[in-house]
Amino acid sequence: MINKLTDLSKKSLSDKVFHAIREMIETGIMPPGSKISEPNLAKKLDVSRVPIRDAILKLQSCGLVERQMNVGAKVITLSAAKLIDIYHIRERLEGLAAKFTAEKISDKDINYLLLLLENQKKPLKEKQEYYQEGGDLDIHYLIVKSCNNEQLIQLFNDSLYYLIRVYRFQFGMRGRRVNSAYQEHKAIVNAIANRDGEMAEMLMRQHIRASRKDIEEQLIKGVSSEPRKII
Amino acid sequence: MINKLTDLSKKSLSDKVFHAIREMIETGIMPPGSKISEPNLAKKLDVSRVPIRDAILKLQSCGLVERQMNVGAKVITLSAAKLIDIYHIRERLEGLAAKFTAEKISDKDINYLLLLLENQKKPLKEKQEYYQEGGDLDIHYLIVKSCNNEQLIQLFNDSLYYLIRVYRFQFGMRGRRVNSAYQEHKAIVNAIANRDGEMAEMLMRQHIRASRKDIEEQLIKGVSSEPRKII
DNA sequence: TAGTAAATTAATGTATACAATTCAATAGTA
DNA sequence: TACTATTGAATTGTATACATTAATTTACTA
Repeated sequence: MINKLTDLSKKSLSDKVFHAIREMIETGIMPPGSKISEPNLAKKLDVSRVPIRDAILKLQSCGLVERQMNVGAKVITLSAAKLIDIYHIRERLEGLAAKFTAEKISDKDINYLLLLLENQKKPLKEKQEYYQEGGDLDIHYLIVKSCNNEQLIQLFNDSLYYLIRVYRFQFGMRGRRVNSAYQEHKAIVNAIANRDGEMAEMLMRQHIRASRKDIEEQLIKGVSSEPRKII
Repeated sequence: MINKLTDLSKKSLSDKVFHAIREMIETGIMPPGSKISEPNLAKKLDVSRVPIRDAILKLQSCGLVERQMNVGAKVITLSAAKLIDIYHIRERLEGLAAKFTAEKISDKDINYLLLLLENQKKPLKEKQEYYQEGGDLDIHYLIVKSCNNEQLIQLFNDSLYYLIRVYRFQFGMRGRRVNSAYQEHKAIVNAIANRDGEMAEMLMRQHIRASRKDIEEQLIKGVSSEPRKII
C-alpha cells in the first residue's frame, strides 16, 4: 500500500533522470520557460545525452516541457488560465474516478481512505510519514488509483498528476481551504464507503468546482496570479 | 482548416517512424500483443535504432504499446472492458469539450461543423476527400479541437485519439449506429451553434453513453467481443 | 552608423559502438 | 528422465561520434 513514487532501485537511468528533472521543475530550480540543455544536464547529472533525451521525451508527454524541432526543450510556462482549464478536466475525470471507486472499492481500501481522512485532521507535525503530501492530493490520488479503470488511472498519472503537483507547488496552493476541504473529503469518503457511486461523483465534482471557484476568486483579487518565486 | 495528420515533410525521423508504427498497429499489421523489435524495425524502415526508440517511447505515452524494462515493447492487447472504460472517459471529456466549444466557438467554425454534418448525411462515395474518416470521429475531433482548452486538446490528442482509432478499426465499429448517430450529432451541433454550453455537454454525454450501451449490448450478444482478425 | 550577409559556434537529430540483461539452448547431475 | 546450472546468442540500455540545423557573432557594404 505504501507507494514510494521515487523507488530508484531497479529503474533505468532514463527514469532516474526523468524524476530528477521533474523535481527540479516542481521545486522551481528549473523555472518556467527556462531552456533544458541536453549537454548541460548530461554533464551535471554525469550521464550521456541518451537518458536525458528519453527523460525529456517523457516530460513532454507529461506536459511539463515543450519541445521545438531542432531547437530544444523548455519548461512550460504556467498561467492562471491553464490552471483553471486543468480544474475543469479534474472535475470530470476525478468525478468519474470517485464513482467507479465507490462501485468497486474493497473493504481494505475503504479503511485506508478513512485512515487518510483521519490523518488529514491532525496538525502537520503529527502526520505520519506515509502521508507526506499532507492530505489533499493524497486522497485524490488514492481515489483515482482505486477506481479500477486502468485507462483512467494511466491518463491521470501520465498527463495530469505531475502537472497538478507543479501548480500546487509553484502557485503556493498547498494548505488552502483546509477546513472546508476536510468536510468535503469526509462527505466524499462517506459516499464511497456507502458504495454510492452517483453521490460520490456528485460530491467530488462539487469539491473540485469549489476549489476552482476559490482559485478564481483569489485571481480576481490579484493574489498569486503569478507563480510565486522560489529562488 | 484542412488538417492532414500525416504531413511528413518537415518532421523528424522519429515522428515519421512513430506514425509508421502507429498505422501498422491501427491496421493490424502489428497485431495486439506482438513484440516490437528495435533491430527488426530499424532494418525494415532503414533507420538507426534511435528514432525507433523515440517513436516507441511516444507510442507508450499514447497508450498503444507497453514496455518492460530490459525486455522490450509490445503492442497493447485490446479488450471489451478497456473499450468500455474509454467510453466512460470520453463521455466526460468530450462532454466538457462540447460545452467549451459551444461557449467559445467562432462563426467560421460553426459553419465548418454544419458542413461536416451535411457531409455525414451523404452516401459514402459522394463524400469529399477532406472528411476521410467518414463522419463520426471527425465531428468529435473537431469539437475537441475547437474547445479552446489547450490542456484538454493535448490530453485528447496524446492519450485518447489514437487509441480510439485502433479500437474503431480493430473492432470493426466504423459505420455502426449511422442513423441515430446522425440525429444525435445534429442535435449537438445545433446546441453548439446556439452557444448553449450546458445543452451541448448534456447531448454529447448522452450521445457517447448511447454508443457505449450499444457496444455493451453487442458484447452481450457475443458479437465482436474479440477484435476482428485483419490478417 | 545601420543593416545585411557570411562564417563560426553550439545545439539538436541521427548513427554507430559498447555494456548489461534477458531468454533459450545445451550440458551436466541426481 | 527430469531438473538445474551454465553458456551463448540476441536484445535492450547507455555511451560516443557524426550530421544537420539554428543562433550568434563578425565582417562587409550602403
